[in-house]
This record gives sequence, C-alpha cells and structure tokens, in this order.
Amino acid sequence: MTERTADKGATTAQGWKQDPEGVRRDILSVAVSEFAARGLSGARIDDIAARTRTSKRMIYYYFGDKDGLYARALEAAYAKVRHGEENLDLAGFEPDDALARLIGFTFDHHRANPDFIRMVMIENIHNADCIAHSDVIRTLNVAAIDTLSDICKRGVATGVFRAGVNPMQLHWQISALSFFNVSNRPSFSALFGADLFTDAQQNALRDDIIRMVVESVRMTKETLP
Amino acid sequence: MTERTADKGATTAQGWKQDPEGVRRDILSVAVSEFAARGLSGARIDDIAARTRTSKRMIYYYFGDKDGLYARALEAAYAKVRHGEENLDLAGFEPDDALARLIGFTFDHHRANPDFIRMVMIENIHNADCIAHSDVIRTLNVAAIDTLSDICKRGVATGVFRAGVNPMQLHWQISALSFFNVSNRPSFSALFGADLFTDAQQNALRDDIIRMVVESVRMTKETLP
DNA sequence: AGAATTTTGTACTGGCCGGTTAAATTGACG
DNA sequence: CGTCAATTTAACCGGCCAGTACAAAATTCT
Repeated sequence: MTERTADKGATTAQGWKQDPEGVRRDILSVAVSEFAARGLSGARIDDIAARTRTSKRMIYYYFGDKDGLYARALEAAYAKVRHGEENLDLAGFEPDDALARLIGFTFDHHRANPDFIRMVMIENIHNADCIAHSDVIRTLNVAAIDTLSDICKRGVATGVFRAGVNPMQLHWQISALSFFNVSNRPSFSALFGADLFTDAQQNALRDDIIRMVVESVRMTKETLP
Repeated sequence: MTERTADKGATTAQGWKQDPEGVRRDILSVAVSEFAARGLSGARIDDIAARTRTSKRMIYYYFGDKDGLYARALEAAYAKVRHGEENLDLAGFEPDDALARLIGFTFDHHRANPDFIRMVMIENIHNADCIAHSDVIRTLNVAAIDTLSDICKRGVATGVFRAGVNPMQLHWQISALSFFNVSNRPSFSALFGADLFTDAQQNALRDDIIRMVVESVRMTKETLP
C-alpha cells in the first residue's frame, strides 16, 4: 500500500512506507459513523480514536479540531453519495421512465445509506452552517437539479409533462419522501409499528410514491393547455 | 401572580402563594426551546436555568436529571401540537375536501412550529428512545391515523377514493412532505437558495402537494375496479 | 406560636473530554 | 551513519458542566 497520489502536501514528494492518506481515510470513515450515530456534540473524539487504527493525537494532527474533523467527515459522506449517483444514466429513457427511475434510485439509495442521512439531519440541527461554507457539496447538489431540469424539459417538449413543472420543487418532493423514510424511521416505527419498513412494504411504498410523483407532473385532460 | 390552578399534586390541597406549576411550565418552555436549538447533548442546563425565572437547583428538584427534563420537554412539545390539532373538524366535509384540508393544515402547522419539528429530529437522532417509552405521545399520534382512516373509509365508500388506500402510508406521505419542509430547510436553502421558502412559494408548494396527494388516492379511469 | 414539610439559593465538586506538550520513531537523502 | 522533516506515541492539562451538599426560607398543620 505504497501507492502515491501524485501530489500531496509533501515538500520532497518521495515514497513512504507509511500511509498518511490511508490513515486519513480510516479516521474519516470512523468519524462519519460516529458523528452519524451520536451527533456533533454527542460524538467523542476519544471514541473515534479508539475505533481507528491510529491515535487521538493524529486526529488533531490531520484535522485540527473537532469541527474540522466534522466538516471533512460531512464532505466525505457527500462524496460517497456522489460516487453512487454517477452510475446512473437516464438519457436513454423516455422522460416519464427517466423520472420514475430517478425517484426509485433516490429512494433506494437513501435507504441504503442511513449514515449519510443522519449526517444531513445533524447538519440541519446545526442550521447547515457547514454545508453553506462548502462549495464542494453545493456543486454536487446543483448537478442533481440539472439532471431533473433536463428530464423536465424533455418531458414538456414531448408533451408527456404538463408545462410549468418546477425542477427544484420536484427535487424537493423526491428528497422529502426519500429522506423522511430514513430520517424519521425511528419515531415512525415507535409510534406506528415497523410494518412500513419491511422490505415488501418499502418496495410497495417506493412504487407508490413513484406513481404519485410521476402522475403529478404528467399531462392530463385537466392540465391540457 | 398568585393565581391558583385549582388542583395540583399537593397532598392536602390548600393554597400556596408560590406557583410550582407555573415554575414547571416556565422551565419546560425554556427547555423545549433550548433542546430544540442545541440538541440533547448540546443543550446546557445552566443556559436553560439562566433563561428561566428560577434557578438550576429547581430544574433538578422538579425533573431529576437532564434526561428527565428532556423527556418531559418532548412530551410538552407534543402536547402543544395536540392542542393545535384539536380545533380541526373534518366530519362536515366530503372525503376529498377533508383530506385536502388535513394536508394543508399539517403543512401549515409544522411550518408554524419549528421547535416541535426540531425536537422530533433530535429524538430521531437518538433513535426515538424517549418516544418509544411514552404512552402519552403514542396515543396522541394513533389518533391522527384514526382521523385519516375515517376519511379513507368514507372516500372509498362513496367511490371518490380508489380501494386499497393505506391510511398509515397516507399519513407517512403527508408527514414526510410537511416535516421535510421544516427539518431540511437549512440544508436545502444552503444548497439551492431560499426561494422555495418565501411565503408565496410555500403556499404554492402546499397547494401542489395537496393536489398531488389527493389525486394519488382519487378514483380514476385507470384505477376503476 | 412552633413543628413539619415543601420549595429555593449558594457554593461547590468530580469527572469527562477537547485539546496540548514534549519527545520518540520513521523514512528520505546524502 | 547523520540530519532533516514527517509522522506517531503517551502522558497530561484545564475548563466546562451535570449533578450535589447544605441549608435557608416559605408555607401549611396543629
């Protein structure tokens, strides 16, 4: 594991047996899981250090302080999500099918990445201060709107979608349904039982919201111009 | 401020000049706001005490410890919400109108009570341990499902709703859209701007999701039996 | 009035935890 | 090997903060 990342901050840039990048990644992955589990103020640096293969001092060496670690952990969580979204190619589908696939993908993806959802929850508790300062995260998400805009434009052009569909609002709706499903699962199952969260019910739910959202933008007799 | 609340937990029930119930309420209302703002581990008992008209000692006297205070604060937040929902009477409306009104009310209500939303977010970060142990909160929420069940039954009976509508799933959808609107507002506006959160846009959004959800349960040619 | 009980204030502590100090180890390079 | 810089370790602070000890009021009972 002596691979090089071409340019790191090193002045003399020659190979090390040790693996600082690996240590960084190790710390970050533990940090994401720990922050996601316990929140920003609830997470303990000592606990993170204990689950790392390095020491507490290294966390401060690489990340400065707790807030710095949190900021990088949040970016790491978003970066991992982007990696998942890259594999999606919707250009080859009709607008309504493309939209249906995008919704289904988002729903499943959020469901498969609870740590990411929890990081965003925590960030919202803290008024998204961190997200607001991170251009990395912002550009990533604007791309999601672009994808939707494209689908909407095609749909309106071919007449399957009604005019006046707002891509950002559509994104909001898809996010709301997919996000809530993970974020509020604990309270929802505490109050109403866990039935809705079995695999079968989740699949039914996903198909139901796909239908609901797609139909809401589809051209119908009432919405014909 | 020597007003009496008729019956308090007093053993012999005679008048007190002091107002323990008032003190309790005062503490709870500050606690809700402080926990909502900073989370369970982020909130500081000293800060709560400072915003109270009493002292830190009293918090421990009345609520035992921080977790006890949090538990009661959460119940207080839910109780306040119930108070708001009581004024809603949907029996006099046709099923589709009743559903539309319920969705609109929920959306507006959540929007008007961000502290409540944040308490639930925080509770979900902590896996809803507290909600799970509170019968008070559970019974309150089951009532919400009953209301929806009734609307659904009436709707199916009169043929305006398609058969097989699941009230719990419907509640899930309404909650998701109304909850996310408040819970993720910070991250959403950090990423995409605050346009969606102006009064005008919020009203449009509300009407849009009302239309979307109501149409999704309405009987159409395709869903005719 | 005075005893009994509930309510409130002040001052304190113990330990947890974010962050640091100082030194040791590792590798690069001559 | 010696030297420099990058990396790592272990032991240690210092302040914050949940919770408490100890009583002093306040209030009711008799």
